[in-house]
Amino acid sequence: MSDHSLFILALMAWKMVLKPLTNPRKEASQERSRATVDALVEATARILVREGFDKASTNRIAEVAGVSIGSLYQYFPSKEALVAAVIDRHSQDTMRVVRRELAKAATQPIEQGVRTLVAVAVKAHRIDPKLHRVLSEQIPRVGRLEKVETFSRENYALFKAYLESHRDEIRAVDLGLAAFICVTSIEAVTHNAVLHHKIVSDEAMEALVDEATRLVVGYLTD
Amino acid sequence: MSDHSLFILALMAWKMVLKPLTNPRKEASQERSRATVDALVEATARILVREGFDKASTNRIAEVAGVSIGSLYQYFPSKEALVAAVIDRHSQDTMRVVRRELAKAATQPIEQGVRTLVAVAVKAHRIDPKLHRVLSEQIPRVGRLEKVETFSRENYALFKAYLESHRDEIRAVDLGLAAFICVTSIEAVTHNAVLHHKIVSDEAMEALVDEATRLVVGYLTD
Amino acid sequence: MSDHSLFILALMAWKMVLKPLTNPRKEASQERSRATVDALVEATARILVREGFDKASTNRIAEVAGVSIGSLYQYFPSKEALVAAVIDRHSQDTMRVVRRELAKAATQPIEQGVRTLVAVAVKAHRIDPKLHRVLSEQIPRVGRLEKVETFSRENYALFKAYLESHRDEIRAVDLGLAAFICVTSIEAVTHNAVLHHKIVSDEAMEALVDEATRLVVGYLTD
Amino acid sequence: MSDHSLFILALMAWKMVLKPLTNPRKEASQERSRATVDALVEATARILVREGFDKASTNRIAEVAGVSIGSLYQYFPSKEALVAAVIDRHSQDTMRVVRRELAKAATQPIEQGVRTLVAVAVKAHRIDPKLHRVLSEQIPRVGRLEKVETFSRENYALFKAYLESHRDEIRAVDLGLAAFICVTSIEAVTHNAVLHHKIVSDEAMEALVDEATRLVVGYLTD
DNA sequence: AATGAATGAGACTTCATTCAT
DNA sequence: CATGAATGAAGTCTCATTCAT
Repeated sequence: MSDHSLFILALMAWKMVLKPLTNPRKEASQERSRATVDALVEATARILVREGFDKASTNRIAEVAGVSIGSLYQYFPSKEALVAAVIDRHSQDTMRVVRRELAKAATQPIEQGVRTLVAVAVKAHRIDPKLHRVLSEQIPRVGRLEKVETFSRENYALFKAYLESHRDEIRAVDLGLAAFICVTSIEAVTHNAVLHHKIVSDEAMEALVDEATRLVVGYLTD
Repeated sequence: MSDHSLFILALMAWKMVLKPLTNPRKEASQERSRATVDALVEATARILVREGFDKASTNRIAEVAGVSIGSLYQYFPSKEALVAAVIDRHSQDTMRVVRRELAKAATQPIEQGVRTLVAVAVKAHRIDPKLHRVLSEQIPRVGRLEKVETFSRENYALFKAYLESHRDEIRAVDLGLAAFICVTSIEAVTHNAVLHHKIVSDEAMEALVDEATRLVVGYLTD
Repeated sequence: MSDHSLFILALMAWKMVLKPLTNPRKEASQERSRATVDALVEATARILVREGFDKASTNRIAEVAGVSIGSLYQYFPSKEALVAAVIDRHSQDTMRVVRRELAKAATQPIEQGVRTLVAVAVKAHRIDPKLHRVLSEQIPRVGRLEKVETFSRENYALFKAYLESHRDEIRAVDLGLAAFICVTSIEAVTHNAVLHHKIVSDEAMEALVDEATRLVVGYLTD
Repeated sequence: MSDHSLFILALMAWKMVLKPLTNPRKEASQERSRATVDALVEATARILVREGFDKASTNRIAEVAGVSIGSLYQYFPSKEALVAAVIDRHSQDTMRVVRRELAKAATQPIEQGVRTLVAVAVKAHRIDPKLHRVLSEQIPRVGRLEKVETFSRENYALFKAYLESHRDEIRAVDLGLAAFICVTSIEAVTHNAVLHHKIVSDEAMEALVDEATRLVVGYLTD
């Protein structure tokens, strides 16, 4: 799946099972530690967004976080682990939004349900578009692609489950293949619309949601 | 538009107006230098595919090309220029295939025409999938995004032109928006199918083409 | 003005406002870093004197300083910044000598005053003649010429001020022009005598001071 | 003596006895060769003046000269040799002017003679001030300092000879020391005036010549 | 725990010079 | 003789990471 179907459309929370090497070193039990960790992750995200990946050196991150480089390595064993933490945090944020909105789709009929899914996809991409973009561009570099693939495989599964429970409303089709087609299309359309075409006006967005919904519903129902 | 609608669906040749910084330094006039340049571009592509962007240092490239580092800089002013050359070469290869196949779509009815377009998109992605993937992942870092955006804007325009000349066959719809939806979907589906899901079997591919065609045709014709 | 009227005859302290590019990167707060900075500047000076400007590569400087190349760049953003630091240090040393000796000239009559000035010029050139020579030869390359010009303009001004307060002792003459003639001559004579002709014996030096004084006094008083 | 008493005040032509390594490789017997050599020397001088020493790479010189790098090395064994050739050419040019004007000084009385010498010094510095400046700044780098020292030692000797033949007009003084004082002063004053203070107006220059003459004559005659 | 000085592998790049054609 | 492709030592500088205090 593509680098940008990240974090999208998930119906359930999931816990990233981080690799040891990218695992925060300590649970940040104490208040102070917690603040330090937050500052570091926040600094990383800010630099990523404002100055780009290449400027995000560990020394610069520590500086922006107002923390010594030594402390940075106290909490994160590598630069990768920091970026991973940013990815995780962004995922959490996305999840929070997605979870809140998506439960209802399950009970909606196809037309309504797909519209809800598309709308959530748009909303998810709008949480922090710049960060989302940087992350989606840099993830291959940070070597967390497997995670993301696992994640999006889940997306397909979830969408497929949705289709299964609405099978009577749709035409005969291989549900796995259909899920792939639909998820990929929704993801790509919303991703491009939000991140590259910078559609901001609400009418434009509504039109887009309309069209994307039509695309998917038309495909599923013939 | 997305990093992977690269190189796709273009009907016309276009001349890349390279930025000075990524412009080859001199034309390789003699045969020997031509061979050197080729070896460098080839080595860059190989390393990109086999070892990844971060391993593609100029020293390594020169080494793999069997050329001195000095020669590398005789022809390419920077590492980015080399990657740009690889992109260009890959584009040329893609173009050659696309151009050869695409003229016929223009005269075909919607159903046939869209199928042709989808099939070409698949074919284009299959030229050198690994390279295509690396390039699409790394292009933001090589600073050639504008080029690619220009290019894909052309894609939309071309598809829109196709729709215009077949307007009587499709439902009433904003053709610009429709082109965006269709091109994005076709691109994403073929890109993901070829590059991430590694669908190789011909039947699977045919099924995919069927479905993608249905997705787009259903959308356009209601 | 010439490359060798450096550091001479100044009566006031001045604060070098360094260009960013030649500005030390951070203040060495801890004792250890202070030692590192000192070692680097000292190593630069030694190499400049013993091996010449072209041998003063950053790697060599770090090696001689017994410090890693990384530490060098922690404190100095470029090779030029190092040379600039050497210039500054040499300036400080010179200033310390000059200031200590020069106040008295102000109250002395022309004959005495000029002799004092000449003697100080000689003394200043003798602090570290080899280093002075290398620096005066290499300054155009370090891009600090403007500084030096500003500095020597001050020299002229100071000498001119001296002349003004002794105007009754000298003949009618454009004081600006006279200052230029005198300062340039004193500087050149002492510079050449010390740096190129290697006059070491005290008698020879005394004779030189006598003659230089005679040259200037004769010129000023007719 | 200083780096800027170059080429000045010489009363006789002298032939630079070049070191083998900086000796033109062939006598350029043929017309074509002669043109090539000239083009190379001219290109070197132009780049030195217009772009600075650091831009004067052999490849760039060859390019500007419209000659292949191979041909450059056919005629000049090293970059040094090229710069040396520029120095020589500039010396020749200077000599031509100096010789033409200086014979008459020999027969003139002190006052007149010194004025002539000063005027010639000015004239010599004005032949190609920018080139003169670059050369005087870069000579330490090219390692031809010995030549220049030899040369200026000759200057002192010549001036001393002049003083000897006019001993009855001047006060009792060590002629060697006096020559040093006078030559150094004249050289420095004219060098600085022309190269750094950019005195261009003829009146200003005349005033300067007046003052320099007064400086030297006053010193010699008491 | 925190600090920040120190490290050094390794990246990019230039340029004087050689040599096959 | 001329050409210009090729060479590679050497230089500048960055940045993830370690470790003594």
